[in-house]
Amino acid sequence: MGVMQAIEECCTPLLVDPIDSADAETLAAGFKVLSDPVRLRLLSLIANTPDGEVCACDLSDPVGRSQPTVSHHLSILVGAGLIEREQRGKWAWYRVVPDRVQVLRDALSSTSHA
Amino acid sequence: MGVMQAIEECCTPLLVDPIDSADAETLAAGFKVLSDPVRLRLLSLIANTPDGEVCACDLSDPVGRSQPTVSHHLSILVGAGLIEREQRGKWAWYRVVPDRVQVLRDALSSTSHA
DNA sequence: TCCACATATTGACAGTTGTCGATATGAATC
DNA sequence: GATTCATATCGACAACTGTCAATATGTGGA
Repeated sequence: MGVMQAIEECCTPLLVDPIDSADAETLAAGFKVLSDPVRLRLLSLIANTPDGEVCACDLSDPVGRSQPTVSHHLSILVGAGLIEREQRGKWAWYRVVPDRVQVLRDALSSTSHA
Repeated sequence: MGVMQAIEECCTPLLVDPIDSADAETLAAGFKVLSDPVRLRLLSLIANTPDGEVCACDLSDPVGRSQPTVSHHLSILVGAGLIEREQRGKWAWYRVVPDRVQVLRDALSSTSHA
């Protein structure tokens, strides 16, 4: 997915204030990360887990994709800052970073502060 | 952008409940519409206007794209139901459909009802 | 009917993306 | 160090996307 840059708190809500083209680039890159069904399911799987964290080894099966493909999608999610990675022994554990997801959510608000 | 289908109120928030692959498909298609900077600016331009509506003739210039390109993006936004089109004489007027934008926003909520 | 003009569609092209098999990297155990 | 296993990277390919020039469509006025 080209250059991956962490999603930043970049702008007032789209519908409330005019967005400039730089912010539009940033936001679009964020939504692009969410524009793949496998990535959405990975995000959801990681979030909906007792401890809020999942081993990469448990993700390939539920999403029905090969190990390299899952690894690829995880790295895109990490690159955007939507999830965090922690190495534990041989295994890689992932956790959602809710604040980063909120940045994208907030951009779609209909009121200036919600 | 392949098959364009209107965004539907399809699922509980991603982070609150596990999403199935059909809903992931639908949601991803919605975010894909938002994954282009020109479309985000169009959405923002249309929303941030005194009467909440804009003539297509006034959009090509601010986003710096050709008339066919703007027309293409507008039709994708209409296809997703994020904006509505109304023909008035020779001109086409566009208006944002905030409820449809909300569907995507709600999918990113961190609480079950917000 | 013919013209002028706003918008949509077509066709083409370069760049990007998701996917997987094969392979490399890295960590723990023996 | 050698082995084993989890994860990442590489290479390749088909499918898709944004873009524009050229052209078509459609609307209102003359």
